[in-house]
Amino acid sequence: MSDLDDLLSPMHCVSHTLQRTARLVAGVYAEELRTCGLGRSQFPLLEALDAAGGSLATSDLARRLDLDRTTLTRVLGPLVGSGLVDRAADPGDARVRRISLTEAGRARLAEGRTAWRRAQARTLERIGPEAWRALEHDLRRLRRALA
Amino acid sequence: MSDLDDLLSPMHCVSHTLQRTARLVAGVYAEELRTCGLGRSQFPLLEALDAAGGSLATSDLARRLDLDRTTLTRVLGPLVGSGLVDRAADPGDARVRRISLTEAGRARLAEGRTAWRRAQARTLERIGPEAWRALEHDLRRLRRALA
DNA sequence: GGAAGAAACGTGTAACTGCACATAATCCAG
DNA sequence: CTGGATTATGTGCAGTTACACGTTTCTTCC
Repeated sequence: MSDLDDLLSPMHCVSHTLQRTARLVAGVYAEELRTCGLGRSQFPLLEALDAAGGSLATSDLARRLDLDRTTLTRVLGPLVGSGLVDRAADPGDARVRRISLTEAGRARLAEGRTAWRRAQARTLERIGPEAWRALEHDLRRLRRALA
Repeated sequence: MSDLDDLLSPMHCVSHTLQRTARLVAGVYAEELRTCGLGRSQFPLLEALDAAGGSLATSDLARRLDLDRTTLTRVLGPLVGSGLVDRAADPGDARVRRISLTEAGRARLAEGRTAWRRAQARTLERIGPEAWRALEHDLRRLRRALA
């Protein structure tokens, strides 16, 4: 398998390739989101909460974002502080904190979406919608393989 | 174009998809590299310097890594401090700092490579070499489109 | 019902990342 | 050759990320 040997050369590093690509893309979204006071880690969080419908335990939310639980705690802090997110005790389990969007959070998310849409449109324009559709599918498969 | 409208739904965010995938993969490499005292941002840096052959200006190195120039400066600090990298004045242009590997740097890079190879092998085993080969190609195209 | 184990969470610490800004050196037009 | 634009670099600050560790609560098994 000289086939595999080739991929074991540092030039083909999976981690670095993904990291640098993510870095490159992130700039566009951060730029747009900054105009409505949302960090690039905050928007996906609000979006995940909205998609979940109601409330989520911290760990569940972290899992849905492929984010370390403790990282999520840090990100959550400012959002709770500014009243966009509510962190309440769970009625049935005192260990669990139930995370949910507040009204203000939903409103901010709506603002964020228009900013986000600009970034996404700019990005898709450059990379091509077809290319992205294929890539997105493959990346999802990759995540599944690692989960 | 309901085709494009679909991709303008937050579920298909290019940035978040790449970010979370990168996060997921990074853990494996960080774990292996930690055993030889290299951070996951340090290894690609040493690798890029080695690939360049001689020395590089800070900005050139940053461009090659798709890394912000000022971020590179921070990463460089500890590496210079521990003698793995040399940051020398350019003979012909007093603005430029020429970055290069030291002997110790080359040695550490060699250690790093065996650790890296374990991570890469573990990752490829999970995601499949074929899948990665295709993905890598598409990600490169994506970066070119954004450059 | 009490102890062992598991689960959920937060914090200390440290690394990675980049924008706004400032500085110094070079280059170019006049 | 001189002054303004450009280029290369570094720092202050803030946001992102996660590992190691400790605490509280729940679950399970005897």
